[in-house]
Amino acid sequence: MKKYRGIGLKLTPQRLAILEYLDGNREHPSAETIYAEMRKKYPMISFATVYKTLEALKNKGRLHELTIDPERRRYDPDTGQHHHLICIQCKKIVDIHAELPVTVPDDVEQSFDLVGNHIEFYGICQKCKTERRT
Amino acid sequence: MKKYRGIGLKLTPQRLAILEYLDGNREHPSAETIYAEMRKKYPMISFATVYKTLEALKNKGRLHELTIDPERRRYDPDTGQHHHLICIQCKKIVDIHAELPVTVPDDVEQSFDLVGNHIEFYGICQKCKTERRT
DNA sequence: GTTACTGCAAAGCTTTTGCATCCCT
DNA sequence: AGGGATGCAAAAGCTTTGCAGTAAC
Repeated sequence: MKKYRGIGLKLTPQRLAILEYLDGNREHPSAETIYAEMRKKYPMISFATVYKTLEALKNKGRLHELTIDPERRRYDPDTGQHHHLICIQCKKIVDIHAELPVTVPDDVEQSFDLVGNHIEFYGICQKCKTERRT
Repeated sequence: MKKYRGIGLKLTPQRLAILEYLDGNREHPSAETIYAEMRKKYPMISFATVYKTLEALKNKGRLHELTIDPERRRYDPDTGQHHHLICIQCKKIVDIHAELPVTVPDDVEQSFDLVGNHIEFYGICQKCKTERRT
């Protein structure tokens, strides 16, 4: 696919599959999930390839590694500034694209060169809220 | 130590050592670090005991598990609401105890029952800033 | 033709678990 | 005395790595 040229990586069928899967994906999948999805189309793809490709994409700035889930790493193809909402029950992660200004205390401002921030909201999603009642 | 009675856990020497080490600790140590520190005083303590104790303290609400570091879990004995500042170079984690109000978009407010939030600030600390120049 | 990528299997880390023994309450 | 905690070692996950063969450029 032409849209992926110029990344600075060789475009193998495996990588194209991963790139296409991630493109526009808002599910913040884990490597395991990505591997499972890839195997549907490319049963011969290996775990190592998935991990190495994710690493490569991360280094190229095409992917963000999320540290939200303590069990495993999750990946986010949306590399723009945004925040996340996590359902503490089903662990679903939802994007929040609103601009949320936060002011930092003066003493912090002076002792650190700030480069960014990330807000995690915790809550219970609609689905879990409903299921809890039953 | 009397201050630890009523936790609902048996106070063994190992646990007291861990509790005392964590008390007022602002370093967000990993299990590995805690284990290493414990071995200085109690060379016979095992890894399993450290992990099981951390798990027990977490379940009792005496400890927060941080998911900031993708490499390993870190623990925070400060269970009150606060935020964190992370040096992207040396990975040092500093507490921010200021109240930082953040407003959530309406559509989010309606679809989730919010229970809390956590802000991570990224930057470069004074020390790394200085070392970088040299 | 080079260089980078793939796939396999093995290794590396962190974290968990089973179980017999021990000791706090 | 009883039930929880300890320690050991083994196992379980997730992630990384070495290497020979292969394919993209």
